[in-house]
Amino acid sequence: MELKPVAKKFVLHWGEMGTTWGVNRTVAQIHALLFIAGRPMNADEITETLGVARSNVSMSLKELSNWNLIRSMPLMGDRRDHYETTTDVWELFRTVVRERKSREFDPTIEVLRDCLKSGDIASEDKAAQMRIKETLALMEALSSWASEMIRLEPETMMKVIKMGAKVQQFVRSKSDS
Amino acid sequence: MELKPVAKKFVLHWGEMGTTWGVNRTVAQIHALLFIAGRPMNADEITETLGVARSNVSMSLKELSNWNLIRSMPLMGDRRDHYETTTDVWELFRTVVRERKSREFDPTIEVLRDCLKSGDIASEDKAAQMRIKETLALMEALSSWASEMIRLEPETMMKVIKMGAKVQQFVRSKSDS
DNA sequence: TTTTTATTTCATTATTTACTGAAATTAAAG
DNA sequence: CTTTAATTTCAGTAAATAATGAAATAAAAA
Repeated sequence: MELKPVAKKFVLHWGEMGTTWGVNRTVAQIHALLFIAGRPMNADEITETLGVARSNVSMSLKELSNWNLIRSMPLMGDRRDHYETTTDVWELFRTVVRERKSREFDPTIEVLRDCLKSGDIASEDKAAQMRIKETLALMEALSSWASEMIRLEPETMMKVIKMGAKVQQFVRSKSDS
Repeated sequence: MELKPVAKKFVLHWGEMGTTWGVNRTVAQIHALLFIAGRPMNADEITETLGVARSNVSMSLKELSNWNLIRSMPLMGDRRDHYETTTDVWELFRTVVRERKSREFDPTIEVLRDCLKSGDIASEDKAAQMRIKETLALMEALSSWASEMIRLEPETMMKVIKMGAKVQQFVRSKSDS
């Protein structure tokens, strides 16, 4: 499939950003392609469109599965695997938050808990102990908060986001009562 | 400086996580070291403690400056540069959010705006155009929201986070009125 | 100023990560 | 079963990134 100019720009940019988002270029490009195409595509079609090796596509599709960003779709009269990603940006957002939380937060939360449980913690100076505790507390709070937020309906989540810092009124009214 | 067991574990772990957080091991280790030490350190001391090349420390300190994660501190009676990072996890959090937003969101927002302004956008199919619009809208919303949130006082922000999905009550009460 | 100390730069090397292509595997069709 | 198509694996290569060490620069002390 030959991409139209904007789609091409989108795919190439998504690919470049992939690196800062924690996946490699091909992985991000495939995701972008499936997202912009909005229909299931087979591996050969992806290969041809992106101009990368077939094996690279195979590995990248597996990586996208690990991220829960694609699912395989059987297509009537075609024995090849077809892959699609959600076209719902909210679902995409949720998935990315969930996955990044598990990669970027959970391992650290575990290590910090270990640190604090360890018999060696007492020999660290008080201020350092405190900082580890505070780091853990913040990460745990953010972690549960993210888990709760991604359970909200997109409609509701959008309202929360649009409201922005105005939530503080709610916070204040709650703590006053 | 010889690190105590927990501090060592903390520094090594932070270093490993650095990769998934978008900085390299040394950069993350130096940050962890300054955070756990809780006092200004000079480059030689950092070099010695971490066992890496002096030049690596120099480059990494510059990178940490680019992230606004350290500042240089003159110390009475010592002509060497001393560096410190905040020991306030909330300030750390804010900085990371601000910086990652500018690296991970802003460039994409710009490209998506370009895509939609481009004369070529009309030749894409309607559904694809829509998805680009929705992606941009979501990213813009998240971006402004993050900017607003990191302006809140730590106290307030913690309350908002602790409240979690309960904000939806506020959202509902607002849209009902 | 010259000397000493501190710091940075950058070419080189090492390490890690990404990608390719060929071979192996799996599985459907004949 | 045999053949053909689809997919995966993985050793080897390429590319990108990180780290080193020597040389250059900067800046304070003598």
